[in-house]
Amino acid sequence: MKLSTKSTYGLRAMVNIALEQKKGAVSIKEISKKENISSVYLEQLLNKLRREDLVKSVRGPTGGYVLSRKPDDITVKDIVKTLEGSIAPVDCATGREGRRTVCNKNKNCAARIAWTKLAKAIDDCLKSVTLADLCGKK
Amino acid sequence: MKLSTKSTYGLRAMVNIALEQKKGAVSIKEISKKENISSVYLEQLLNKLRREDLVKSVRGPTGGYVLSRKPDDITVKDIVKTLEGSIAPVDCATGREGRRTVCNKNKNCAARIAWTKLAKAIDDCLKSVTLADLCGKK
DNA sequence: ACCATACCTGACTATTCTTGTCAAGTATAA
DNA sequence: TTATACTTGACAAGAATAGTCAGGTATGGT
Repeated sequence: MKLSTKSTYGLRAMVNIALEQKKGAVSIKEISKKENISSVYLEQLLNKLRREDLVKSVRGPTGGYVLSRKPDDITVKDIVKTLEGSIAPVDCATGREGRRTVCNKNKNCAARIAWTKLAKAIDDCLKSVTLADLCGKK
Repeated sequence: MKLSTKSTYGLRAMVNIALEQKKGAVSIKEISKKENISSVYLEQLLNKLRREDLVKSVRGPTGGYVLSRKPDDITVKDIVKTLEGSIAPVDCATGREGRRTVCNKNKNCAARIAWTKLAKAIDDCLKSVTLADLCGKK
C-alpha cells in the first residue's frame, strides 16, 4: 500500500518546476541536485509527465521543463496516475485484470464494498490537491 | 499503491468467518475451498490475525476460527494494518524510516502536505468500514 | 487409546516490481 | 561549433510479494 518513489520524486520535481515558474525552465540537473534524486532516473519520470502533457520541455542550454498548465489546474492525482499507472488500491474494483485480480469469480464479493469505498476516498483526496495548493500560489 | 493479496485474502477470510458466526468455527480448508486461496498461505494470514486478537482459533476436529469481537467492532483498518504492516502510503509522513524515506532532509517539503492528507483520507475511510457493514449484520 | 483433523512454526523459493544505471543518441542556443 | 540539454531503449541489482514445504503440536470424536 505504499506509493513508489516515482510518485514522491515526481511530485517533488513538479513542485520545483511550479515554484520557478516565472524564472523559466528548470533543468533536470537543478532538480536532481536540490532534491538529491538521480538525474537519469528523474529523466524517465519527467518524460512520462511530458507525454501526458503535464510539463513541456525546453531544449538547449538554459533549457529544462515548464508546466504545461497553471498550477491550480494540475492535481496530485494527475501526477500520481501518470507515474504510478493506476491509482486504484485493488484491481478487482476497477475491472482491470492483473495477477492480483482473484476475486473476479464473485461479483457480489462483500469485501469489494470496502475496496470500492477506499478507491473513491483516495481518488477524491488526490484530485482535491493541486500544485497551487502545495506551493501557496495561483 | 496496490494492496497486497494479504489484505484482500485476509478481508475475504474475515467476511467468511463473520458470516458463519452463529454456526461456529470456520476451518481454513472451508475458506480455502470457497475463496480459492492456498490453504497454507491462508494459515499465515490467520495466524497474524490471531496474534492481533482479531480471531480466535478452535482446535481439534470441527475446529477453525471465530471472531474475537463482534463484527461491528472490527474495522477493515484493523485487518489491513495487521496484515500489511502499515497503512500509510508514504513513510515520510509517519516518521518511520525506510528505503523510500528520502524526504527527511526537508521538514518543510511541500509535497508532504499532499501525502499527509492522503494518509488521513485512507485512515478515515478504512476505519469507517466494519465487518458488520460488509456482511449486513450486527 | 487411537488418529484424523485441525492448528502452529520457521525456513525456503520463484517471480515480479522497484529503483535505478548505462550507452548511445538528437536538438538547440550561445 | 559545441557544450548543454533532452530522448530512447536496454539492462541489472535488490527488495517485496506470493506463495510452498517440512515438520511439528493440540484436540475431540470414535
